[in-house]
Amino acid sequence: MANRLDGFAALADPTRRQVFERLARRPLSVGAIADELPVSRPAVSQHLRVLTHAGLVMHDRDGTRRVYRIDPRGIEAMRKYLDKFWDRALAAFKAAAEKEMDS
Amino acid sequence: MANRLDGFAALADPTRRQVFERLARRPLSVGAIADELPVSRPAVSQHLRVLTHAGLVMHDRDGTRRVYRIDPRGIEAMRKYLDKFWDRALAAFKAAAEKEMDS
DNA sequence: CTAGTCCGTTAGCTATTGCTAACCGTAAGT
DNA sequence: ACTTACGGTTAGCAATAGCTAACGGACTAG
Repeated sequence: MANRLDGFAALADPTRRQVFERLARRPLSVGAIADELPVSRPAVSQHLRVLTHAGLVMHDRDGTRRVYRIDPRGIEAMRKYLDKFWDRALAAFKAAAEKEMDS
Repeated sequence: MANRLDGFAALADPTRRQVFERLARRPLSVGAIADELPVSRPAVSQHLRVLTHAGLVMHDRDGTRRVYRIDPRGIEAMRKYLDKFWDRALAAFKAAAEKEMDS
């Protein structure tokens, strides 16, 4: 599944984020998602491919249908990435605040 | 600064992520970043514009130079977004696991 | 076996993106 | 005032992304 940071690119597109948020509520098939959004079924399929590649989504087979649901692993990878900089950012912010005191 | 979810688009580009990670280590000027990366100064400037628009980066003026540093607010917005789905994803995962027991 | 569903894949177009090159504005040093 | 250094802005180009339309494959029902 390539790089785990592909999640940012995956969630960058608004339509793809809509797909992701729909799946967060409940597992859905491709056609069901396409019905709720103003995009065609092939478009949804392609978005799901990107989300899957980023580790944000999984699917189970139900006959000829594919029921997609969220994969927690992708979210965790992105959370860890942001958390890594979260501490640094706060520390730097604190340092900048102290530097501001030298007036 | 438009939508706070622009952070995902901002961190989607690998080069822009490099800029962001450089700034996470220490505040830097535009030229300093361009020296460390295989891109020109205007390119860095444009990336910084996007990062600023996403609320991920700030800058202070030092004469004609601009010293950029990380803005924690943008990171926090993205963290909150992911956390919102993190709980749902785990709950769904747990439900799927229980459903798996019916065999 | 045939028809109907559901989904993935490809081809092709349009819009967007990231880049460099060239130019302009601004602040500090002499 | 002149020069130098540092950045932002614009124009233009090549690459990429997202979309629809058309086709093909796989499973189910009758």
